[in-house]
Amino acid sequence: MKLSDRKKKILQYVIDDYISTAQPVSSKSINEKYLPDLSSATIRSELAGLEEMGYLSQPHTSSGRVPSIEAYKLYVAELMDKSKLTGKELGKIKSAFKDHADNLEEVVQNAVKVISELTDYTSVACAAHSENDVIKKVEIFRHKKNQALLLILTENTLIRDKFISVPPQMTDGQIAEAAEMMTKLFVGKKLGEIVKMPDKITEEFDTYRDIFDSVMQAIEEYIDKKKGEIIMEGQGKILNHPEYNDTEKVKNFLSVISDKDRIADLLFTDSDDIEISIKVGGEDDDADYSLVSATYSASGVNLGTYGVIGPLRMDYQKVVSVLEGVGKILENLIKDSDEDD
Amino acid sequence: MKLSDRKKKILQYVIDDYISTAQPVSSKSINEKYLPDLSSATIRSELAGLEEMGYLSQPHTSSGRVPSIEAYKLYVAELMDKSKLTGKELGKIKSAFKDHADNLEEVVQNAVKVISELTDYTSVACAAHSENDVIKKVEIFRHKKNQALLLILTENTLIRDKFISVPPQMTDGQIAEAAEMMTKLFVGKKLGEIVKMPDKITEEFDTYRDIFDSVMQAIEEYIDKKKGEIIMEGQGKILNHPEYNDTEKVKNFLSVISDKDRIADLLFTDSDDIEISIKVGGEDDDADYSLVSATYSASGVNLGTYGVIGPLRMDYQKVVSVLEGVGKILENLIKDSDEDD
DNA sequence: GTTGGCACTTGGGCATAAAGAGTGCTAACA
DNA sequence: TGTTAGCACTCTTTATGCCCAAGTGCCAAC
Repeated sequence: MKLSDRKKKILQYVIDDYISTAQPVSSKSINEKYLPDLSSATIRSELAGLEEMGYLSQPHTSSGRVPSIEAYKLYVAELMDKSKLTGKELGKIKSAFKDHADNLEEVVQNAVKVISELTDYTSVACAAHSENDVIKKVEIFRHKKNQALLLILTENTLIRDKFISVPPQMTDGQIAEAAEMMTKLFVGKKLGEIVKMPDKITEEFDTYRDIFDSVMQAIEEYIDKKKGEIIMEGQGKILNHPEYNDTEKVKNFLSVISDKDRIADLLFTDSDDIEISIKVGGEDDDADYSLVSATYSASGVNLGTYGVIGPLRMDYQKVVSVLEGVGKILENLIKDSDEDD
Repeated sequence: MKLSDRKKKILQYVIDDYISTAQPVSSKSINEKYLPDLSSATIRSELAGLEEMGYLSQPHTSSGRVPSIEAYKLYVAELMDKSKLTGKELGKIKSAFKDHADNLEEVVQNAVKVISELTDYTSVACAAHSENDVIKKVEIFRHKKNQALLLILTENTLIRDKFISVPPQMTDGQIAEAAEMMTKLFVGKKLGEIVKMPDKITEEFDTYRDIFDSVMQAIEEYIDKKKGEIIMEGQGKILNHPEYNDTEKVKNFLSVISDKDRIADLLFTDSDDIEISIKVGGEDDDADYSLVSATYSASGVNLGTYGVIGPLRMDYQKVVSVLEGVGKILENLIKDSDEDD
């Protein structure tokens, strides 16, 4: 069977309607709301066709239709209208970023908050830990007799602060020297390269071997984690949506969003160049949720991903427009702070 | 009416039973489980007395009794038996702290996780930002032309890292000098004192006025926040408890624990010297939840609070024993790392 | 002060009935 | 050939009545 233009249009109506009402949609309601020129009987036969093609299904024999995962995928890919933010919403976004934030993390925190508020879904963000980050400086200074604070900086930010242990007999000057040596050795190099540096390099550092090892370990830990803290807002928003009136489903959803590793993985798959990526359905597993995400970056380097996670029946139009709106402002904010160089 | 010993005992049985079964408890079940020597009729009249005194209530005329908030308060204050952790639970706690953590925050994170797992409730923790913290060192070093990284350290930890702007023409040496001057001025002083330092001091810093102001501002911001990030684990645990099978209640609870400021306030009221503090019921507002919390400290300084938040019908015995167990291990861990001085 | 007995209240479970929503199918029509 | 009206059929939802089990409160007797 062919997916005629009319079928597409009808499918779009079904999904639009279902997204806004959360009720299975009937042939009659389509006829009344969207296609007064076509009888419900005709629409019925089209719906039957769409069902046969796997785009729709019926909860039970005598109920309206509900979109399938395939339908949602088609919807976000080509059916969905692009909507625009209202002035009010735009204003809300802007005012959320008004208070000048200290650092990127706070900015992202604000972003996540306003996204969750405007969309009424759970919003998440996560900084990317990239192997491609380039080290700018290694700083170490003594804090206690046998403890020192290690800082590792890239062009963009402070990627690691950690207390490491140092031999008590080592002088402050020696510690500084060690840090300087490492800065010289690492500066301009990518994290990924550094951890692969040949072992013989360590020979140069014979005197400061322990410190060197600590630094290498800190970098490795950073890369291994692959991602920073997950920032999340509006975990309870899901309860505002009627399909989650069942505690079992809520439990399920909460356990999904509690699994930080899983969320991070989701956020970081194939979101390379795509502006906004929409993942409908839990892909591999049977979880029925969707993730809409976008990335933020500075001078071409991907700094992280932010997005919205919610039910399959998500208001994709709104979510996409909110993410775009926030994205634009984020972009400007990051650019501004970069120009301070 | 007098609260006789027998009434107390019966009240304890009612609460014990209700905590473990989540069902209103009847005179008959008390007779069978706890007081075979007393007839159910006698117990009934005692229950009626307890109800009259406000400790019990009936969901409806012909159902068993349910404890009131007053009853819970009395219970945790004097009725409740102290229980001990099983070897298995103790083992679980210990193994949770096995992986040596980098810093205090990670340790607390582990603590919160294991508490939530063992108790099956939502667990929270929050570092205290104390005005009484004593500054040990101020470090500043240049990151970009007009940007420097400011670090403020106390005896215990790094309390603040922040990028501040610096005049481009300032040399690295000057920046270091400014940091040194401030360290000299601030070392050994409490944060609270520092922000109250007379304005004329700033005159000494005429050359480095901007930097000085940035540092003061950073300290003020730190104190103003009063508390650090809230660490939370097991937000969804509430769903494992039968009284939250209603999505409205879940929504309510989630909104309570989403309000970070409120949680922080709760964690930091009157938990000064009390070993373990139990707050039953939302005190002022009508929210029906309880918070059981304890503090962790290093050499007498309160570093923060951790605890459990859950329904009124909470297994207080278990929660208290888990918090105590975790507390002991935390204490040792913190002491150990202090001995590294 | 304690107890057994008994009347009374209430919620939960279950079957039945009726109403409502929607579909699929068929026959007729343009 | 596509569209439409009509109708029978299915399934869910809601209401209703009914009965049972669980508990209580009270009273009279011990």
